[in-house]
Amino acid sequence: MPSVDRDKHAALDPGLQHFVERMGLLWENDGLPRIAGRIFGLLLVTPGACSLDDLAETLGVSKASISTDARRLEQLGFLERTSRPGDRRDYYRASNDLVERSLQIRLDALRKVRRLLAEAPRPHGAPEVAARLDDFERVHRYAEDAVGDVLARWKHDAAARAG
Amino acid sequence: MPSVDRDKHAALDPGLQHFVERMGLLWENDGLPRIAGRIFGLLLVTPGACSLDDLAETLGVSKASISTDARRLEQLGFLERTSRPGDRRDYYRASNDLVERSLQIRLDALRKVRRLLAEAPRPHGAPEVAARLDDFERVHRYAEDAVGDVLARWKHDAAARAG
DNA sequence: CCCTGCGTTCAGTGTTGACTGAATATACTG
DNA sequence: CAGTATATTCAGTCAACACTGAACGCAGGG
Repeated sequence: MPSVDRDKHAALDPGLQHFVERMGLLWENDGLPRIAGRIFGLLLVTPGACSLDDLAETLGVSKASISTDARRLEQLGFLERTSRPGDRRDYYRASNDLVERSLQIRLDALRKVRRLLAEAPRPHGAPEVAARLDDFERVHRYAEDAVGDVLARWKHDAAARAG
Repeated sequence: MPSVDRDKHAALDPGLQHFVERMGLLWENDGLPRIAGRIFGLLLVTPGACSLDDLAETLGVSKASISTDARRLEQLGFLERTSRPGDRRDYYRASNDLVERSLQIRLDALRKVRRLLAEAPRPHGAPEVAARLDDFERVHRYAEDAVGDVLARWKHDAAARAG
């Protein structure tokens, strides 16, 4: 086997280890499995791709968790699954659309709240309630537009860089 | 008892009930207690303030949950606690700083991720990893600035409206 | 064919945390 | 001080879910 992917089984540099761990906690706070966050963090700082066994060994968790969480991350658009000729293993690497996908998720969160506020019935005879809902909805729209602009600009720049 | 706060114990309008329920689910998806989301949703569409008993009865949950979650919401800046002369009960109402506080929470989330990315060690001999981390960090900063601008503008407008 | 190396799935375990009713604390009223 | 109305806290229950080891499925290679 060529030595391109050696060191995948080596213990992590302490700094990287700390980063991976903090990423796991960050995701856990957002209600997602901590292992998913650690996988993501590890692949963020890993050039190239890792097999499931690489991830399981480096993170010290079961292959079952790696399998399910890596697929979940792929579903969310954070990872991409690749393969190599003459190798039956699956390899995961950080998605190329990482930035876009992250912003898109923030956008979706903002839109969900705005939609809910927009559809909220305005109680009769309570203009202050209606005003509050309107204000709240409006600021969400502003934030949505602002983040949307960032996303559009980023996509434009990326296209310019690639084309 | 004066009739100012009558109807606080009445069953909710179906449309409002639906809104409150959806708000609860939205908060639950964000990893927060569903009851907290329902309290917040209810007070969003309620003019004036509600006592703990009002909230418990209208939402059909225990007073214990109302007590803890309402205080949590107050800690987060979503609710304000008020009192009335000659009435020993606590009353909660939607905070006046609602909009600012919501944006601020989004900002904090963005900043936490950006900080983590900024502090991530760049592995030696892997320029593509460093570039990825830099890009990711940069776009978070852009989003942070964009939302920060929305917040600043909103505050400015609110000051103009009040002053 | 079996054997081996993968990925996935499944049943089980432990933990976390929301939610509750009851107990407790606290403050006001007579 | 006794009595009452409020809020908080506490111990317990329950459900959800992350995580695991083991079983299973599936493909190639001898």
